[in-house]
Parts: sequence; structure tokens; C-alpha cells
Amino acid sequence: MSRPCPQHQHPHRLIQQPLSDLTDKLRQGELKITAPRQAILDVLRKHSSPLTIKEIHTSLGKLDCDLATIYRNMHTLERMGLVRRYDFGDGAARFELSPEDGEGHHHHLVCTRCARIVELDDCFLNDFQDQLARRHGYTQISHRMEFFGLCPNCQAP
Amino acid sequence: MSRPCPQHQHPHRLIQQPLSDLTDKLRQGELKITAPRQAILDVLRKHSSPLTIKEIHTSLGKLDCDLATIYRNMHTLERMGLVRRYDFGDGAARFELSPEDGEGHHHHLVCTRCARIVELDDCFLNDFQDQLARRHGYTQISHRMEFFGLCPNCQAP
DNA sequence: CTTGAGAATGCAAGCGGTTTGCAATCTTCC
DNA sequence: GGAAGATTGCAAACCGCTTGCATTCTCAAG
Repeated sequence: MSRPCPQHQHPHRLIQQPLSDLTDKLRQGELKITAPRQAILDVLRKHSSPLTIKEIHTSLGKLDCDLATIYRNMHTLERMGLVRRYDFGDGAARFELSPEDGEGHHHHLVCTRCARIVELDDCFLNDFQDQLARRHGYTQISHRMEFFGLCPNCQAP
Repeated sequence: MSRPCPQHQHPHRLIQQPLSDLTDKLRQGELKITAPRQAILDVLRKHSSPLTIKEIHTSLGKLDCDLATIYRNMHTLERMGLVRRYDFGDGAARFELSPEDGEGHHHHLVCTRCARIVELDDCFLNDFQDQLARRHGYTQISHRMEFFGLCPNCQAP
């Protein structure tokens, strides 16, 4: 809010996207706006389904930053609620941009052969989850749910 | 069916359990009945919640076989439907004996602090899952779902 | 514009769970 | 008892991920 325009920077900086919201969010969390950070978010913005760290890394292309940097940034961005982490059980975490409202998550139907992903509607498990927590005395309840199958394209032998 | 009694073995072999079903199953799959194999199944029989490879290994106690052997056996036993694999998202696979009928699975409510596990009733997702498969043209559909929270014992600071 | 404190990055090493190649051993069938 | 083939132990390797440390970068204050 207090800073008029962040675009006085080096020529190779990515300046295409309207950074307003992002920037605000980043600054709220005392995070610095760095090239890798912006590039990662750009990559996620361009893809609709969750990406692995490796996929993000190759999508970065020219701005080829260290894997450790991506790992660290994904933690940071997740902690700030900017991205959401998913686990499809294949050993590699996947990340997706959080929706605008920040709340609400959804689940996925993942092809076990080609990894094609169908994003499902909003989660319908919240009531059940709350009941469950109450019944067993658990707090801070959450869940993970993913569906797996062979997508139409992969069914032909 | 054709083999009367498999109990003519070495003294340190575990022979307490009625091995009939197991043995039959093992033989159907052309598997050999080995000491590690039996011991692993014994360990699983004695525990109600899913165990990690490391937990299985330490539970084996005296019969201290190689970790690689356990890993290989878990794959084999899973492929044969004798055990079921669960993934609680902490990086270590967990295994449970399959129920008698071989079909039907359940889900878990896992404490994120002490790993205490509540086993939930039979899965209620099968209808939904089938609908989903039909709607999107997927086959061989399956799913994973686990709940996480702080158990009553772990809530006090 | 300069500057400096602290944040972020790159690099390399390390870690935990898991897999694999290979030679030695064990199970089962004849 | 013996042979074929499955299974095991061992060691090395793999994979995703994390971490320590020195260097570089960001940003706000002067």
C-alpha cells in the first residue's frame, strides 16, 4: 500500500504480471521479492494442475535456479498460504496456486499411467471431518484424499 | 490343498499360528514359505494398526533379517493381496494385514504428534468413486483418504 | 544515491526411505 | 539326495528432500 511502484529494476527481472496482490502478500509476510520467487509463481500461474518441484524447475527454463531454492520457496509460499501442497503418493510433492479466496481446497482424480489430472469440485468432506473429530476428541483436523485410475486415453493397450 | 502339513521344519521356525490359509495363499502364488516371510506375517498379526518397515524390523527381534528382505516381501505380499499398504504422508509406508474376505478397506485418523491411530469403519466412498469414474471415463479406479489431527492425549501443551 | 542488516541463493554434503545387482543360501519338487 | 529356481544378505546406489555455510541480493533508512 505504501510503495508506489516496484518496477525500477534490472532489465532481466520479470515484470509482465500485475504484481499488486502478490507483492502485497509477500510484503505482509516480510518476504523479499526475488527473481526466483516471482518466476516460480509465474510458472504456477501458467499451469492449472499441481506441479512437482522438478516440473517447476524445468518450467523455469532460462531462470534456472537451484533446486534447494525451489524447495525452500515452496515451504515459504505454502506457509504464507500462496500455494497449496498435494501428495499423490508417488513420492514427489506437488504444488498449485491457492485460489483467490485463500480458503477451500479440492481433490484430484489422477491417471496412474500418464498422470493426467481431473480437478474435482470443492471438498465435500468438511462436515464428516468435523463429526469425526468430535466423536474421537481430535482437534486441528484435516484430511487428504485423492482418486486414481486409468484415464480414457490410457485405457487402450 | 494338496499339501497335508507344512510343519516339518527347523526348530526355530515359528509354528504357532494355524498356517493353513496363509500357506495356501502363498503356494497359489508360487511363493516359498521362508522364515522371514512367516515372521513378518506373525508381526502383522499381532498388531492392529499399520506398521512401518522399521517397526516391523524391530518387532522381528531375534529373527533379524535384512531391511531389503522386508521391503521385497512387503511388495510381494501386497501384490498377492495378503497385506495392504497405507501412506500417512510422513514418508514411510505402513502395512496392515488384509482382512479375511480380502475385499473392503478402511481409513485412518492419525495423530500428527504421537501417531496414534483410530481405525475408521468401512469405506463409504465406493459409490462416489464409481460415479466419478463413470463421469470422467476412468477405469480401474481407487482412492486414498486419511484424516489427521491432534489426539486427546496430545492436546495439552 | 549510498549503505548496511538481514533475507535469500547456490553449492555441496547429508539424510531417510527405498531399490537393485550379485553371489550365496534356502525351499521345493523330482 | 540333487537340481532349478526363488529368496536372502550385503553393499552400493537412488530419489526426494533438507541443511550448513559463504556469497549475493533486497529494501528501507539515512
